[in-house]
Amino acid sequence: MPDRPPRRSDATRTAILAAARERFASDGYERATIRAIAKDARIDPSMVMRYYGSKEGLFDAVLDVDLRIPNPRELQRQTVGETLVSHFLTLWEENNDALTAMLRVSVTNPAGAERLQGIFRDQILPVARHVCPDPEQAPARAGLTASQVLGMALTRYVLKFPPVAALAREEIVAWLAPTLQRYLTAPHP
Amino acid sequence: MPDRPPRRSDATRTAILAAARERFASDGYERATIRAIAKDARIDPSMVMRYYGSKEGLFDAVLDVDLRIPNPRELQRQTVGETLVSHFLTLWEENNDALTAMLRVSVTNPAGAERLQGIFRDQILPVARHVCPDPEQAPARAGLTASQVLGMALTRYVLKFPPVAALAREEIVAWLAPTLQRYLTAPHP
DNA sequence: AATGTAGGCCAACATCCGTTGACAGTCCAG
DNA sequence: CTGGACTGTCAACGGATGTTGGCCTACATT
Repeated sequence: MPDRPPRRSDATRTAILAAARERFASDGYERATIRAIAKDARIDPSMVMRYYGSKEGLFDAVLDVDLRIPNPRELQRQTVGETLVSHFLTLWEENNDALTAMLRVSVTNPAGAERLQGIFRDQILPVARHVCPDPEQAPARAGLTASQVLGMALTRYVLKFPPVAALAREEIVAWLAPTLQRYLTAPHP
Repeated sequence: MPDRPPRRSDATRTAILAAARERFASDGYERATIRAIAKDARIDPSMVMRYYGSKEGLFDAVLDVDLRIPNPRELQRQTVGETLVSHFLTLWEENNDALTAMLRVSVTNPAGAERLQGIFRDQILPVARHVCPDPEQAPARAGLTASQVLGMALTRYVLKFPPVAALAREEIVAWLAPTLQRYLTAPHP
């Protein structure tokens, strides 16, 4: 896309987006009202409509994060588990609000669910195809991997179970890496 | 509680409850409107209020499921992983709508999240305390276990990722049992 | 048969939501 | 200096939602 000239309203745009990220992340799609977001951003609700078209357009803008999918070719088959856990933890810490919002909304909104499914189809499935023994098992193995990764995200960042939220990053890597390694590369039990 | 005499309205009550379970499970708390639930049950919205007091009261009634927590004393330390996976799969299959509703709502509604947290505190934590090597590590180990169990429930029953939803029950047990076994009993990595 | 009570429906209320359009100030190009 | 585009506010609309109270009917008890 072409570089757009800087506009006088850019500050307002980003203020809206920041407020929307927080509201969607903490309240979910339905409870995050445009009026509340506008109040947080200290502007009128109608501005949200002008700049993002609709509530759904605003939500789309919130979800527009760069996932920096790791290139499967660069993965070592021996360390794929650790690499994946580490990648996703970093990703989540850097885009906490946006990803929490996506997970929170996906659980209620079918469109969000499809989006999340697309992400994992594009992220984990290629990795599974590249490292797992039998290509036919790749979808199942990718699914198991997703279940553990999303389960960690759910309990740590959304539900905030105290013992899980309190875990140090290295501890999570140490515990989950062998799990993902087994799901992706161990022989079918 | 004392046995209440059967009432002429019992059929209506259960019809409302059944419709509510389905709606809450498939739409979440906000989108499951009392009007829609009443329409499914073929009665007037005001009846819901009469019998369950409010939308929240109705939701509470939906969540009132018997979890049949396994007695930690009867668990074999060697097979606790398999026992747990099997228990939760059965539980979820028998109360699919109610548990899906709880998970779906917990992600948006703080009260639901607390309820879910309470369940895992009462279900998994005692088990962890009983089987894990160092009692101090019990909360963290229980949390990791919860992350995998809830992650499976999320991807299989809520998001319905095709490869995960297609897995056979025995396959899930075979894949997850070693994971839980390690989270609960293996030495700290 | 008379009467009280519980079951059920209907219409309405108050509130909140996303969204729209008219209007006023501000900046910049000509 | 002037016109037009941009930024922002205000008030309102149409619709949906949870909830309430009044009213009619049917049953059970006396």
